[in-house]
Amino acid sequence: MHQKRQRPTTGRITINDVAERSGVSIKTVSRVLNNEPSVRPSTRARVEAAVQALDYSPNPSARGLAGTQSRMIGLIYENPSPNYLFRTITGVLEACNGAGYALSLQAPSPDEPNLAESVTRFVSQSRVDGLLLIPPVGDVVAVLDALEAIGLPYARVSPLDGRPGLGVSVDDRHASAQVVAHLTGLGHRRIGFISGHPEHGATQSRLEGYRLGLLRKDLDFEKELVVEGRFDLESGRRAGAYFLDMKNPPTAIFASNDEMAAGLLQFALERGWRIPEQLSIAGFDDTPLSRTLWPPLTTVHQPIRHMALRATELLLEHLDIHNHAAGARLGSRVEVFDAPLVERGTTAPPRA
Amino acid sequence: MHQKRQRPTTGRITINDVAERSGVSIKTVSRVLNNEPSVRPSTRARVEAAVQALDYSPNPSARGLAGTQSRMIGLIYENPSPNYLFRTITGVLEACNGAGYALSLQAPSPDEPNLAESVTRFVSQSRVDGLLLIPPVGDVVAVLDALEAIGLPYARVSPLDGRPGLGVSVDDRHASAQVVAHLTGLGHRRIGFISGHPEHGATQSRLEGYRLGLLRKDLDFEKELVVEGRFDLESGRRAGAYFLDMKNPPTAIFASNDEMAAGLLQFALERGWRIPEQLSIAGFDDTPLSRTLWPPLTTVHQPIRHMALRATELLLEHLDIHNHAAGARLGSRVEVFDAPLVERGTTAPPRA
DNA sequence: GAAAAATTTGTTAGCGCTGTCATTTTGAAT
DNA sequence: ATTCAAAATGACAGCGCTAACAAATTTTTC
Repeated sequence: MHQKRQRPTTGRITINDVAERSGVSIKTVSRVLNNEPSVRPSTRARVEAAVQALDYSPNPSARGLAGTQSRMIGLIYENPSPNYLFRTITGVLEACNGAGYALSLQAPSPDEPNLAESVTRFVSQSRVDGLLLIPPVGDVVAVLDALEAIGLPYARVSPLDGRPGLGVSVDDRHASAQVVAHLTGLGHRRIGFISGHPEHGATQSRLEGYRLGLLRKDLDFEKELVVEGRFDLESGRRAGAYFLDMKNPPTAIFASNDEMAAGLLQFALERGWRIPEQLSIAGFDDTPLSRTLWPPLTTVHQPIRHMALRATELLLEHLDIHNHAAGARLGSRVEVFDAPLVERGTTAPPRA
Repeated sequence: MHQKRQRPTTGRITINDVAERSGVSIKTVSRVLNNEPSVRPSTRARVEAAVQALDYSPNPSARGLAGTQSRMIGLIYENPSPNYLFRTITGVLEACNGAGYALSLQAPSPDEPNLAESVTRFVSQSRVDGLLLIPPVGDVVAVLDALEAIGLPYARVSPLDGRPGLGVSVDDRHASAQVVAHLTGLGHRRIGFISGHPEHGATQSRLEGYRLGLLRKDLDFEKELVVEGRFDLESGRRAGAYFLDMKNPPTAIFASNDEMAAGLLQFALERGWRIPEQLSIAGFDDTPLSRTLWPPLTTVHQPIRHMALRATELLLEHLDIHNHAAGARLGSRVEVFDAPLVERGTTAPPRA
């Protein structure tokens, strides 16, 4: 029935078909595909028409094999909150789609103790052109060192250290101070603070912001008004137990993330407190949670999606510029985003 | 300084190096790498040792170009809840890591109206071996038709139709009936129901389960006790407004997802109702939300991570078996998972 | 112990593209 | 016109691997 055909092992359209149809060599087609200069506009148009007509799209494997790029970037994550990851991915994909890159996702398996090794393995197995690092992976020095040893470009979201490289971050300190300003503006003078996980980087700067906010209003920093949490619900509840049982409890409590604020709120409601009348609560991050709680939470909005988008753009820009020079030093560029306060229902003036 | 070397354009180790070191041909190395049979155990061992020693990992691009597989699967999503996506990805990656596959993520851009076209483009640009489809993408017939036309294998999570193919699902109907059984067991006889988005597939089966549950206790299905929601917080609040204002409100309300339950809870608390004393509430999905709310929500646990893991395994199994036959018909196999009831704090006996 | 069958291994030709370098064409400068 | 540089295009060799087939080796059979 079927005659054994000569060439076409795959039915797919190749660069040859495009070249033939537009009457140029495959190399010229390749030039057009890669936006190389020195192609006459008229030929470029002809080639593009052929591409269009044949609905051709280049084979990434062939490109990857012949060239130096794979047009794929990787995102490695470890224990993020679902919301954080979701917003990040959304932003990354926006940037990727715009630039014709694909996204490969990877999470180190929990039984792999050495993160740097995991990352290296992932990179060597998947041959991504670059990596996007989000906390806490982006804060592990060993990982960064390993990547630089290999010469793989990366960009970081919310880097903590001053290490040079590509990245985006938010001014946690400033935003925290704003929260305190909001609270003092309402009339609060006794403001509790729930700090975060000591190993998480934002913890320190948010605490600093809290102190800064107090300082600006000439309020004393009182050690007993600060509790260390773990960025989770439970530690918010524990902090609640601590604060609400004080002989002279604060009139407002600033939890340095939403989860802990939720725990605190939950605990206070359970105890029969009325929020925000008897106690103002503020959070940080503006996760969807903050709108789901009742009353909805006053918090700081983190432009996570946008940050991820921008970080990806920085990375891709770098890749496009240095697509030939493999080990090109990453320029250093960190963009800082605003994290605005969102006033909702958990903050109000203290009872007179 | 540097002498121009002969061959090594990339510093990377190739199959040739492994072949040389183990004293066999590259084809034999290839056989070992791909777990092909008819390699003598002793040679296999020798090759594996060399692989190990050289820390070699095959170039995916070369494999993809030469062979018929890319060892990459794609996951396409559209408007999932962050939690759903997160748990899904976790499961998918577990399966991928175990099998040496990579995961490429893609979301159709919102300004692309034709989903089937988006999917086709993604597939042809990324050359994935197979696709994992989650709701609602997996329910779009045009997408499935397009994939079958191309001959790309896929597996679905929670397929609604009876279309043959690979998939995993949960018995929504049974689980819903269980919720009703729980409520009636507590003594409730007047049970409200908030159904879901009419276009979302689970909606119908959860409603059926509700009816079934009533039937089993010889309770009448009353139309006025069913409200149509949209699976979001706001519709839960609206449903709350409806139910709480009834002359004879139900003593228990079953919301067919957690978000709506949260909205209802929020609204009821706002109105000053005491939960669960005055009103029992049950949800569906067991999102983290359900533990964050106060009181914590009684709900149905969906084993999303596990389902995604299993769906991926089914897909990969298929790929491994049919890795040569491109258009091999997908076998039909749908595994059904249990969705157990989780009793927490929002359900209690009605007031006497 | 030779022939036949089964098993294991090797040889070679691409897969579809990009990089290198050679060649042709074009435009500017005599 | 003629020369020459610059711009545009093309020819061709791989990139590292797998598929198809060929060859060598081992095992089985009588």
